[in-house]
Amino acid sequence: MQLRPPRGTHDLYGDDALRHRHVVETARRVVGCYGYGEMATPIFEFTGVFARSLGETSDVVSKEMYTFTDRGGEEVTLRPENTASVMRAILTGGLLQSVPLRFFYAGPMFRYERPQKGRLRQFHQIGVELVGAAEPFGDVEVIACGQQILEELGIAPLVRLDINSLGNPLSRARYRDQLTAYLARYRAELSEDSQRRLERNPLRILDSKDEGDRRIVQDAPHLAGAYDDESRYFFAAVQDGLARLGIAFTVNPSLVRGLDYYTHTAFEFTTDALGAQGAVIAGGRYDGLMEQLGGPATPGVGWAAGIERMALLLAETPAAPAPVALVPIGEAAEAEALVLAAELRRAHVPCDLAFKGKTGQRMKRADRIGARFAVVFGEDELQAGTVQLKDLQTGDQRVVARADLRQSLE
RNA sequence: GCGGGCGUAGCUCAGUCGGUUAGAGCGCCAGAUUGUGGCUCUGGAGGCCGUGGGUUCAAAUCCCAUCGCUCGCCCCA
Repeated sequence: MQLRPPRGTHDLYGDDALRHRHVVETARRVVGCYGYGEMATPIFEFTGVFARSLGETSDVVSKEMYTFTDRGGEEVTLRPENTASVMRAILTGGLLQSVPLRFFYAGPMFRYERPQKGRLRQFHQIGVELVGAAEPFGDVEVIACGQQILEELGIAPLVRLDINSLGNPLSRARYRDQLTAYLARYRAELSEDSQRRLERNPLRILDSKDEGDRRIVQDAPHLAGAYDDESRYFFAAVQDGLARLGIAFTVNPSLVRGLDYYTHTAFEFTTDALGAQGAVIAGGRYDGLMEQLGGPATPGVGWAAGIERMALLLAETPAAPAPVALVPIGEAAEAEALVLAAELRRAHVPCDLAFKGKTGQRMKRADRIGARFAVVFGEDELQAGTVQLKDLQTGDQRVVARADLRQSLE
């Protein structure tokens, strides 16, 4: 095999494409009920958009971005996630005049990573952003929306919801200091990875998988202990809202965010059905982001979800709509079939017409493509202005006036 | 970036101790069936055995390298 797509990318067709589309269409339908309008941003941006929003030290920025200089000498980057782009677009378009804003997106993202199950270099995400809403009900709305999508996809039973709060920026900073001071005492005992994390992202050590790290973390100061009144109130209100909606969740104190701009609520819908890549939907509140991009202080909350990961969880491939197969016999009928197919298609009846083949072959094809009906007609039927309508499931066949064909197909 | 597993037909796989022309099932194409699918039967197409080198009289099989895929770590959707 010589011609391959680049590592970590996939061609999407057949069942994969049907599953992919089903996820996106289900999400699109659900978010519409919450008032989210669709936004499509460019798949590349000036590198600064991501570097500023994600933080220079994050793994995504430091080693996972597809960055290049274009022919005009601009530094651009294929988007590794879409939140930063949406915020940029909101600033670009002057949309903050009319907050709150609700946006939904779907499309490809790019990260230079070592691929594994549920992890690709080009992958696809859907996501929502609620911008300009500082209230805990915003967090609740966004989580409820994600929950509903999982339910309508039928994968909610495979997924659990964990939530946590990082507190407001003041609380978060205070906790970071406390934790760093505590962990610094055990620096030598920490795993190699965590020693590195201690410098760059100490909160991440809380959910380390290393045994030794876990023992040390057990006695670390708790995030909740650093909350001030506002942080405490906010988190309680989010939990209260979720409880009112009957959305089950677990408070997971070790759930933290790798990206710098998150405050208050962090949440994750995870599954253990996908190996090491458990996160299906992940999100949180990012009140600091807009400022980091150079805009006015603006609260926001949202999430992103991996389309491939959700598609993998679907119990079965959704069926494509069953077409009607036209089976003309003879040249005159073939010519007429062309016209009949056009009529049906204009009436939005999916319709298959093979370019060649004997009757038996055409019937075989009708069967193979999953047609519900075959419409068979030759000289006799042309003369009579009728067609033979055959139900391919039951095998029943009856004569139908051509003028009545469309109704008979229902 | 680090570690493990695996590369034989479109797909799933078999291939003994290294031994003749590399096999099966499914799928595909055609015929049996000139106006009717599914079932059955018959035939056919389809292989750089991932690639390169080595050992050997002889390599799909053993050795080395390389590429690819895959699973895990890191990180994350």
